[in-house]
Amino acid sequence: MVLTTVESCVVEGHYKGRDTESGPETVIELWCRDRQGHSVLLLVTGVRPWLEISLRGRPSSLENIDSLLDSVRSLKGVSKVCDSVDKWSAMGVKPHWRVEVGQPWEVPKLRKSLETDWALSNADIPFINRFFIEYDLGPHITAECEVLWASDKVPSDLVSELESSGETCFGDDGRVEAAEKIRQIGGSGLYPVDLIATCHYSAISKCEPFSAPFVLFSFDLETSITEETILCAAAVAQYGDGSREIREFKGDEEEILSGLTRFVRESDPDIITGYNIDNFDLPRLFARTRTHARKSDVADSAELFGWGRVPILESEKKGLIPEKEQNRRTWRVRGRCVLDAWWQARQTLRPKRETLKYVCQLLWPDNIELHKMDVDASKMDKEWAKRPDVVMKYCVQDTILPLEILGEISAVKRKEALAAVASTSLGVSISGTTSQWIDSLVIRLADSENIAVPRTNRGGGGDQIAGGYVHEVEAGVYRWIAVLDFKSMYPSIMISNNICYTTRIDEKARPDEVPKTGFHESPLGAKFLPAETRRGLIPRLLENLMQLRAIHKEAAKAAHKSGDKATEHFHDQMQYAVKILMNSFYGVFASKFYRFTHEDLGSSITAWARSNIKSIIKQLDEEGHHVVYSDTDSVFVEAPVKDSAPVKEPSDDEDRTEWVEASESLVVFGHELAKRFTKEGAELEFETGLSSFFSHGAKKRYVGQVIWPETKLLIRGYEVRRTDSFTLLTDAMTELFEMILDGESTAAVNMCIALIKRVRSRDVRPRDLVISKSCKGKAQKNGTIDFNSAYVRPDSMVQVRVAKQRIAAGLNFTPGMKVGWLVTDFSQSPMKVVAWLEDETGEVQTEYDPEFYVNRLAIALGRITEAFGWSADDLKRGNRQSTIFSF
DNA sequence: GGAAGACCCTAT
DNA sequence: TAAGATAGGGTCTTCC
Repeated sequence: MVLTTVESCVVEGHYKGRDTESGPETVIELWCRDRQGHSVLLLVTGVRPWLEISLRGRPSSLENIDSLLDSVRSLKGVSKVCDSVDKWSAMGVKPHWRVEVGQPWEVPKLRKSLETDWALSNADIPFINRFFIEYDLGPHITAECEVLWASDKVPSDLVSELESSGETCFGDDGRVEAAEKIRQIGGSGLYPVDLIATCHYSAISKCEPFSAPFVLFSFDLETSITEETILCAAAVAQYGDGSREIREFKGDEEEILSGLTRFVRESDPDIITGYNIDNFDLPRLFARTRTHARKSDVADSAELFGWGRVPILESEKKGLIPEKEQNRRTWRVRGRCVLDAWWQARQTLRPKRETLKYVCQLLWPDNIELHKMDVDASKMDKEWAKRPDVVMKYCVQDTILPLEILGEISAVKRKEALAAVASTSLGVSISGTTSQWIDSLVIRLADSENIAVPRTNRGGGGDQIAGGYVHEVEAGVYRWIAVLDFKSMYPSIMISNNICYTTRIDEKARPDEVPKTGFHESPLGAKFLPAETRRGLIPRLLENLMQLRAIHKEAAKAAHKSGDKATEHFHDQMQYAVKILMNSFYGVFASKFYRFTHEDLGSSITAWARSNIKSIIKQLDEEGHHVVYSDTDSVFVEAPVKDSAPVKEPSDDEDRTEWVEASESLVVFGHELAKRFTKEGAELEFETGLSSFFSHGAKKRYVGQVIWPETKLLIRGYEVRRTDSFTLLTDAMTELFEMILDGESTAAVNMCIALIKRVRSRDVRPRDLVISKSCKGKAQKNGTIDFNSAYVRPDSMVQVRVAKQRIAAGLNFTPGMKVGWLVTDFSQSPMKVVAWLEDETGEVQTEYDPEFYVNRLAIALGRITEAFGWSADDLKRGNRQSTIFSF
């Protein structure tokens, strides 16, 4: 037996159950990437599935309990009932019995038969998640394990140790024997990894987070328009050291499929990527595999699409072939993660359009090579027949770009940091939900304090809770505004008022827990225990996270000082992940379904928030400081600055005295307010200083000239921010704002009028008029898209009509993607539009209806110029309507 | 011409 | 079923 220590990051976990002479056993498979870059499969033994039962209702007599427990013991799937432990529940403290279950998949059925007589807790946590929680593991682990098989890629010292030990579990010669040994432990055979090892759960522990050298695999298919077939494919593997290996696949379809599959198994990636692979390439590979493979033959499907990180064996059919779980967005490849570059780019960059080309131009505007259009995607069959080399080149480029995108936005590192902070596998941070991340932390703490973990709330229903307060804003320009902001407002409220599922005072359910004094009472009357009586789980977690964030921020700062870029980046990712996680707490606890939720939690948090901000506004108003605007946790306050202060920042050769004085007094005022209104548990920060602020009088829409702590234009809500606006409008509006804030309103109006004139005479680029919106739909089995399930009247929706045009033109459409168009006839209702395909086909498009764009521009810009007396109609006309009395 | 409703996207 | 929340502005179609 050869032992080794493995320090690695867990990519994904799964389990295998089987019956042995001594009863049911479940072994956990952890697919990991170790520090040195080897892929490791760790078989963890000794973990048992279980759930918990207690008597229903408030604590009651335990008469007859033995016979009741006996009947539990006799239920199918129950392997053991443990001694009771007293745990806190929503009904008070009472004994809870842990019921061990034969196999994880038997839990749902058992739940059903138990729930009529018992209260269930800890009963719906996926087995692998439970494992991470119970043994306090995170993505980065150290394991003392026994080597079961090692490929020739493992380090030479381990190899020589294996050889000298007389073990034959090494390289090709050891395969048969190793496979047998692996099966004895409960694994499935020779997994396609560098190292296979095993250990008892007690030999694994969390280790310091590090940046794992993951292997990425990006691929792209070029498919026929007329048929369902794949014409060619390309893939690139990116190894931990950054090196890349590119392969091209052509020939008949089966060759392409098996070639790709061989490359996956050889390069052994942790992460599968590509552009829109979740919606397009993976489903297509799945469908084509079905066409070619004999259904009964696992070897057939495995050869074509056996991307799962498991041995090619009859018994592994489910794990070998990727599958899309029903109602889930993403595909699952056993032992690997699917990270779609499209989805990541969309979330991070919020591009106006979502084609790969558009996103690349956004990221690398100077790379001319990327702007070229080589292949008309709508005529792929012809292109492939005529110029296969060009198509292949295009295909290869489309496999490299997703890797570049992921790198540019640090997608993988961010996911790894989130996993580290939430203590989940990489897979859960990539494909999991926010409630899973929160679960990972909350359940861990609940376990350690003997708090029974309730089940997910089903049913939902009930009224919506009230949210944040938004102050009315009056149209106009305001000068010298201090913007103050509560720091992490909702988390702070949760901490300072000890808000938690476990601290809510419920006079009916737990009368013994009602203190006479000292509790926190929300403006709505909900009560929470003081921290001295019981510190809530949520407040404690949030406090820990705040501290953790401070630590990483500090470390990033130190690394920056010493010039250590990599370390700085690492800590920056970590602090950002903490921020993301903290911000998800409120949403999860205000949701209707979450397990540790009660309506009073969410509504009390927002009630406290409204009360805090309103009292500040009131006080400022009473002091004569005008609050111009406020949204949830912010106040925009007019600073007492001399009226003579200049409107626009003077240039260097002008007299800057008054400007500097005004700016300084603004900053002093901001800091003073922050200090004065900050109290224990509610820190008000002076966030920005504005020399001018403008709104046309609508909430959540404003613009400000920031002068402190840096100079920049701040725009919120307006079309400029929206991805469903068109470039010509967003550019014009930005310019308009700059002019207005500089006090040049007359010139601003003239600019608008001139632009509208140009549009009317068609003197603008059609490209700048493209509007795009996302379009829903449901992909059906036969490959068509059903729009009826997504929309009440699909054909009334512009985006649906455009999506249909795309499909008819032979271009790809997947539900959820943005589609672009030009309006060609605005005189009809519904309006006539034509899909914008130029980026994909290279065919120049010029047709549009100027009247539509004139109107949209006039309305949007007019809303703003209205504040200066110019309506939309005035802008269109080019002069102000004079009344009959004016001369 | 204007109200109602569906829908998209954003602010926090 | 699977699931962070609410507040809010604005566009377009339909219907009277």
